[in-house]
Amino acid sequence: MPIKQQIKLTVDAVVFGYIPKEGIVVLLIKRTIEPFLHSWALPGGFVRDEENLENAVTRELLTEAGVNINYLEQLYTFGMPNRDPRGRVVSIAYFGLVNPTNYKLAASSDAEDATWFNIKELPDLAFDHATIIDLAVKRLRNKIRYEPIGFELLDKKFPIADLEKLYETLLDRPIDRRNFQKKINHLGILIAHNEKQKQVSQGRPAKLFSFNEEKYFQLKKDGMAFEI
Amino acid sequence: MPIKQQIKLTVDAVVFGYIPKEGIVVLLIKRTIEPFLHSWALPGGFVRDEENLENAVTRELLTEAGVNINYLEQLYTFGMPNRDPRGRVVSIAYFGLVNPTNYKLAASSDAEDATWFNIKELPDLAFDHATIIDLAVKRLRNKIRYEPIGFELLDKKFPIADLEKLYETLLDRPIDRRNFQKKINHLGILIAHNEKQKQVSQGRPAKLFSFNEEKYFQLKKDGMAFEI
DNA sequence: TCAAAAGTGTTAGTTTTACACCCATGA
DNA sequence: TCATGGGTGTAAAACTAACACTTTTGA
Repeated sequence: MPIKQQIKLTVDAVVFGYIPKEGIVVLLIKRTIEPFLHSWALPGGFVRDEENLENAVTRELLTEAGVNINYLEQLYTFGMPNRDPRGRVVSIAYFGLVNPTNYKLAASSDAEDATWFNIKELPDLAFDHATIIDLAVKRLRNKIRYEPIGFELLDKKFPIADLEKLYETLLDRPIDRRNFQKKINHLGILIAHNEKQKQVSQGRPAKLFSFNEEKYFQLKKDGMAFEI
Repeated sequence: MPIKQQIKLTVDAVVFGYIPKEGIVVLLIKRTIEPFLHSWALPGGFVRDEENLENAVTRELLTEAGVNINYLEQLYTFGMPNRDPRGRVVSIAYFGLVNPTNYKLAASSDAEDATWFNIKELPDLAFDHATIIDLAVKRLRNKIRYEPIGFELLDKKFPIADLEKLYETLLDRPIDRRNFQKKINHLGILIAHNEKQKQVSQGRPAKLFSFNEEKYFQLKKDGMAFEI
C-alpha cells in the first residue's frame, strides 16, 4: 500500500550565547514570510528531500543569521498536529551553543533581522517556539552540570572567574569562588597559559585558561565524571 | 512557494522489560511486509496525517504486539537520508518501559511474531534499528541513575532486593545490599507493606514495598535529588 | 595609597564506602 | 538442623561546604 502522507518536516535551532554583563541570550530572527510575518522566531526551515537533519540546521543558521555553530545536538521533536497553521508540520528542534562575541550577526534575505535576546526578556514568538526555548533552557541548565559544554560559550582562553560566573548565572545560585576553582583544577581539564587577561576594569589581572578537550575525553574514557 | 517534500515520517518504539532471571529485554516484532520481510524489527510504523506522535507509538505497540505501555518518552529522531530503502523516511524513536510479566504478547496481523529479546543477544535487525536500540540502552542506563524509572520495570509491590538486582544489572557492577537499602530508605519514596513475598525459593521471605509516586513528586518539588 | 578583583588553605560537616553477624523460613 | 536469603549498624575515608587574608594591578 502506498503511503500518502501530507506531513512536512522542519528543523528549528535554539542557539544560546553568553554575554558576561547580560547573561544567557538566544538567537532569534524576524520572519519575512507568512505565517507569523514580522514575528520573532527561532531560525529554522524546511528540510530538503535528500538533506540530513544537521545539515538543514547549519544551513538555515548560516543563511538566516550568518552563524557558524560551535556545538549542536538534537533537542526534541515537536509534532502536535496543530502547532503550525499551514497544516501538519513536525519540527525537529536542535540545541546549539556559540560564543556570541565571535559573531557579527548578519540578517540576510531570509530574515529581516537576527539578534540575541536575553532569555529572561523574550518577545512574543511564532508557532510553539516559546515552548521549544523553555525546553532548551532546561536542557542547558541540566546539561552544564554533567558535561563540559560551558566552554563553548566562552572565549577560547578565559579567566576562571568567567566560567564561575557562567555557572552562577545558569544554576542561579552563588558559588564559592575558592571551592569552584579547586574543583575545576582537580578535574585536570584546564590548560593554564602564561598570559593574563587584558584589563577590563580595575584589579589584579587574571590568569587565562583553556579547555583541554583531548585530556577530557581521555579522562572520561577512564571513568572520570564531570560534575559541578 | 509551495513545499513539495517527499519525506515520510515513522515512529519506532524501544520498549524495555526486566525479567529477573534473564536481565534486560527489549520487545521486537517480526515484519510481515517488505522491506526486511521476516526480519526482526522495532515495533513502529507510519504516522497518520492528523495523529500526534505519542498516539502513533501507542497505537503501533497495541496493534503489533498487544502491549499497553507504562512509561513512554521520546528518544531521538533518526533522519539519515539512506536509512530506509523505500526513500526518505525520518523516524522518531521512543523509549518505553513495561513489566513484561504483566503481558501475554499478542502477535497480530501486523506482525508475524512479537517477543522479548535479551539486550545482550539481539538478532540481526531491520533498518538502523540496532543503532536505535544502542542509544536507548545508553539512555536507560543513564536515566535510571537520576530518575526513579526502575519501578516501571518491576511489579507494583516488590522486595528491595529486586530493585537492587535491577540496578546491578543495569549499572553492571555489584552494589552493597546494606548501603543500597539505606540510600533508598533515606530518600523516603517507598511505602512499606505488611506483606511478605511469596516464597520463590528458600530463605526468609522479604518485605514488600511500593513506589510512592506522590511523595516523590512532592520531595522533588522541594529540591530532593534522586540519585543512585 | 586606595579600590578592585585575583590567588590561595584549613577545618567542620556530610556523604559514601566497607564490612559481619543474627533472623526467618522451608526443606 | 541446615541452607538460603533477609534484615540491620558502625567506623574509616572521601568529599563538600564554609570561611578570610594577602597579592597584584591601575587610578
